[in-house]
Amino acid sequence: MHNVNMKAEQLHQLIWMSRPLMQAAEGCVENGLTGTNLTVRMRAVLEILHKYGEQTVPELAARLEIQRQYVQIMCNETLTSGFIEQRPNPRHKRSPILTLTNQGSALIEDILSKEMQIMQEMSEDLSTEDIAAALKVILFVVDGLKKRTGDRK
Amino acid sequence: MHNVNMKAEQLHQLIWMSRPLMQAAEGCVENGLTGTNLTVRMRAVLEILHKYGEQTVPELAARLEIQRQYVQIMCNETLTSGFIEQRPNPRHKRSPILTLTNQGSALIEDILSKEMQIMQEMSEDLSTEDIAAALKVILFVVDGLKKRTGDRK
DNA sequence: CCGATTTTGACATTACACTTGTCAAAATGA
DNA sequence: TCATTTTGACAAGTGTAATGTCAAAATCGG
Repeated sequence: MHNVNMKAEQLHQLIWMSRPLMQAAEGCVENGLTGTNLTVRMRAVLEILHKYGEQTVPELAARLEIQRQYVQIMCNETLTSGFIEQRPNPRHKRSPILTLTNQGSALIEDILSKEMQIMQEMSEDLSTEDIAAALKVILFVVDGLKKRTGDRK
Repeated sequence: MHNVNMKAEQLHQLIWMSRPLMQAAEGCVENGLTGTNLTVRMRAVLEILHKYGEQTVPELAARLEIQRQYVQIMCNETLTSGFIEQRPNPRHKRSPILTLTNQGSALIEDILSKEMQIMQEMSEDLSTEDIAAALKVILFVVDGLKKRTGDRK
């Protein structure tokens, strides 16, 4: 009984830490972005291109779960900056494939390696089991909350 | 060696789940707010007043970590709705103390109990240890990220 | 007690990160 | 082939704030 309430309350507390977590994360990432004229969102585009390979704007939008129109704007800016470039799309004449340029590739790798260094520093004080458990809980909770939101609709 | 990288990568993944987590959380909370003409942020004001007791706008702003000017606007709206009311502040003539009205008190208690029900449902599939570990990791990470952001400044 | 500094509410302006809507060209599917 | 869908471009709007300023009031150092 008590146990049930404690679990629920801890979960509640955990969930309401998501905003501070996000703000802290974005603040920290932004820090590592000074001098690159990238925004956190543009960094995310580069990361996805780096992780999943070249793709079109609509594909990127689906992965980022934001409207394609806005991703388009972000990508156009990133194109101007020279971190990504367009390649003709054999499957769709109007929708070019976006690829990292050498410059963009080097930049995102540099950014990610610096971020990973911070992750390693922090993970020194945490056990493998705790980190794994935390990730598991968060994935489960995101899923559960999404399901329960869809309900009403 | 490998272990170190795995921990870091899991931590990285966990941190980047913070935005989906927050969106899912706010979406779900918003769901429970339909018909109350409360926003998620106004709900947070009521929750703090419920949890920590009556206080002034600047105190609330500090706890919410957003600018007092905006909290002021939120509170004025909430005042209009009748969920909170002003009480003269003996310590400061210009800064009244905000208290929950009976209506506001009943509302936030109702909202919280419904939210807790969802938490209990979800926590059934998670162990006490995992939840505790997750909360611990998140608190630690938020703290660590904040420290590392302050660094540069 | 007094003058300087700080706090506070009110108001105005601006910024950012999106969403929503529309259009026409192009692609796709029946 | 013709209706529907996808896509980039462009325009406008929205929510959630930050930032700046002012005057009244409060606090603090001497």
